Amino acid sequence: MSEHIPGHPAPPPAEHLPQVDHHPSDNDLPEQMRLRLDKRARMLASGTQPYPVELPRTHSLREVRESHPDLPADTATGDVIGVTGRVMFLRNTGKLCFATLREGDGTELQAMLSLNQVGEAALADWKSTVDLGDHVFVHGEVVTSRRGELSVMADSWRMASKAVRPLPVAHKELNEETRVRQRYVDLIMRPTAMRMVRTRAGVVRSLRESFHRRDFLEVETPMLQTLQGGGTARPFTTRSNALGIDLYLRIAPELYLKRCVVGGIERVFEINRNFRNEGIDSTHSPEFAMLEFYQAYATYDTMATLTRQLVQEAAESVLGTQTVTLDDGTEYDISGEWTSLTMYGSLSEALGTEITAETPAELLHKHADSRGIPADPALGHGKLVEHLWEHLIGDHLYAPTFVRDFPVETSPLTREHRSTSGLAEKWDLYVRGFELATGYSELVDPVVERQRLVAQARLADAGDEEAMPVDEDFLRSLEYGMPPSGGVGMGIDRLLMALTGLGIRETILFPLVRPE
RNA sequence: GGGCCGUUAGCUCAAUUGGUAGAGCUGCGGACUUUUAAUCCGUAGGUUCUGGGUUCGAGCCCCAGGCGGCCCA
Repeated sequence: MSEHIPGHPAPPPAEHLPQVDHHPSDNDLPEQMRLRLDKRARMLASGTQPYPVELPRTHSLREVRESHPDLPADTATGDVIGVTGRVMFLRNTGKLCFATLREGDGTELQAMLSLNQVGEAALADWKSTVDLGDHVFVHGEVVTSRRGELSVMADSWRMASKAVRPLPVAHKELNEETRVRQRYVDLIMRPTAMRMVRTRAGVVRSLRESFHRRDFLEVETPMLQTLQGGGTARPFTTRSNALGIDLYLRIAPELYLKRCVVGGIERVFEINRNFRNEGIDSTHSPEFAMLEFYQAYATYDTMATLTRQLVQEAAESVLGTQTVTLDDGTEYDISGEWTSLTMYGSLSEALGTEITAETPAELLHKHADSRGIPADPALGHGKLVEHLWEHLIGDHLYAPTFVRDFPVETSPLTREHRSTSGLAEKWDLYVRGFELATGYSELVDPVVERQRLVAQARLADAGDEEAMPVDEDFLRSLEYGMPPSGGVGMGIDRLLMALTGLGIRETILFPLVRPE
């Protein structure tokens, strides 16, 4: 990777790089690191490589395990192999040493070093140089110990990579901050962390396969945008030196994916990162992976069914079942049809009185007061209805539930309901008290869309940092005619949360944290 | 943005009213040829997050700040 990439400045020549000794052998370092650094130095001084470029590995630990199932105790197989792994446990005795080696997928294999097999010098070297956390290579015969543990009985060993920093203690949970800031340690120490990486990869792969089976095309649309659009959120800003203009990191790909539909990509999806310059908590990350998909000649009903199938297929793919078992042990079933309710209907029921799109905001504020729900007095009808609904119903929805038909005024890119004025053909999918996805019958009338965007732009001019400006190019695309379409956005991180019961910072390998 | 809680050894945590900063694991030295959180004997390891203040004396009290968590907006 040292090649010069065209169009980018060349790195400075190596001889001009400052020579920095990151590990001066002074007393600033903890004793355990000094000892390990000393071992590394001693190896180099004696002509032994602490970081060899290549090792004669013949099998993965998994392969050894799989090819030697169910051996009785105290068996010698005659199979001679070379394996590598990180030392996770050490049990050194006088003339027989045991080590547990582990490789990346979590497979472990025991290494045994006995005086009469490996010899006095190699055994002494092992005891004086190998620490917990080191990667080692062990060559020898596949055997089982007297206790029946599958092992490699060493006839020789080599250091594969000397760890100069000690691992945390294996038997106590690392605190959450360290787990997030040093995810590499978390991955080494905590199987749940590694499992999440695999689950996440499996979910994303399942989504792609589900789409490909249904003839959707995957596209990648701009993450650097000249206009903020596609949702209501505060964006991050950056700057292009070449163009001399400010740019936004996208808050949503929506307006570009609709351009795709206009252009004739009638089934289109994108899985990529969105950025929102907002609060950070257990369900919000400033950068998060988003799935959006659009289908021509589909409605929000079509899209609800497809969304349900995507989630069910993902669960089936990574869990092997549609009964989800969360991290805390609770189970819930996501198979079959999902509950569907309407926003106004369920809110009316919760308040014990009929709420419609015509209910004045003042009356809604009175309901909020009487229920002890704090509400900004400036909230209008639409935002207030959603606010009340979230507190009274949304927060408590556990099993997957579609809530349908939102106030039209808070859904500027959504088609008005076909039969009830004041409502929009929009649903939110709630799972475990949070919003997992949102779906629409998309607004495709360029004249109405312009009216909505102009209204948004007035809000933006008035200081609403979440409101979007008029995107003339987007409107121009609609003027060429967009087929009636359904669209959905679903948070990938939240899908992982729903399928595992873990917090968003557990689902993201390297979540944004304040610098140390 | 506001409130509350936390921050002590490599890791996880104690420390009574303000009175010599401790434990387990890890580490180091030793014993042990069947261990697997090995065991046994011995032992080391600290800028108590940072900076001020009060006090004869501060991990503890006061002020300001950093970082983190939870709740609220």
